[in-house]
Amino acid sequence: MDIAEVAKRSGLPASTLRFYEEKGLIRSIGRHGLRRVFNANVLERLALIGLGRTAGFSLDDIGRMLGPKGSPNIDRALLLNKADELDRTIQQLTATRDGLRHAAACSAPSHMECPTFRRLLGLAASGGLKGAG
Amino acid sequence: MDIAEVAKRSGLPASTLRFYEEKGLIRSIGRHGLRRVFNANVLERLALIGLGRTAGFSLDDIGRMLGPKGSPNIDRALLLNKADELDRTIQQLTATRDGLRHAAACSAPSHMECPTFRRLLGLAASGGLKGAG
DNA sequence: CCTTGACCTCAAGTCGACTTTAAGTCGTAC
DNA sequence: GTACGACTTAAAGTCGACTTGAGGTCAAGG
Repeated sequence: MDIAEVAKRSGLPASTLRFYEEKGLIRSIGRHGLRRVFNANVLERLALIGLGRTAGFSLDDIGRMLGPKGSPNIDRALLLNKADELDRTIQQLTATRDGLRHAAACSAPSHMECPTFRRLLGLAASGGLKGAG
Repeated sequence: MDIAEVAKRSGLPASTLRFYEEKGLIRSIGRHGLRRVFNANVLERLALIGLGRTAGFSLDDIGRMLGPKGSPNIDRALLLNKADELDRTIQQLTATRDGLRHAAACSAPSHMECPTFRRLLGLAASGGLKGAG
């Protein structure tokens, strides 16, 4: 497969694929002239990278976990930590979502007087979240 | 309250508070010498900003929604859209969390042969998420 | 053969949300 | 009255993950 094919199948732009290769996250199996040639299993690897990104790992983390070759260096404790972190994030996002729905529904001029909203506000606003959408 | 007090109560560094003021997200009520003086209700406003950030709004979005003064320009449809977006994000993060727990638990050398994992992989890797941890 | 357009490289630019730095001001405790 | 430390400003720097731009190569189709 050439890079355009991988781009189409993975949904990632070619520039990203080149960037990932430069970072050592994926590898091309060779060249046809100066053009990269990829093996089909790069798609699987890109899916794993996507999983890692969604989980909130940095590309460097992911590179370390996936290793230069197959899938060796997976620290199970690290994965479980991240899973717990995701649980906390999910809770926070759930509170935030409820806060938004409440704010949209409740037509009081000041939400600040509503105890429900104030409680959700505290839950949603605290904690170190990066962004989710 | 001076800026240090607001920083302590809000948990935000003074530099962030100055930055927010420059962006028009908060306002100081005056100066004592050259030092800013804040009204206590800035804390409430900061909590709202935190809610917005957690929900994934940009600071510019938040500035528009909160308006220069109290809390006028709230577009309910926008809030509901964001709530729906959060629902999708929550689903994706839930799938990702399950994927991580599966990967940590299952000791098979290749997760790729496990249909459960492959399914979660697809769910978790697709879609445009920014990061969550 | 020759054009064309998809691919290439490398360096620099972008984006959002802050943080850091350098140089300066000033209220307060001694 | 003076030293100190907390505050001030404006501008520049940071971080991660890419994207963009300029200038070049080359495989394939006509």
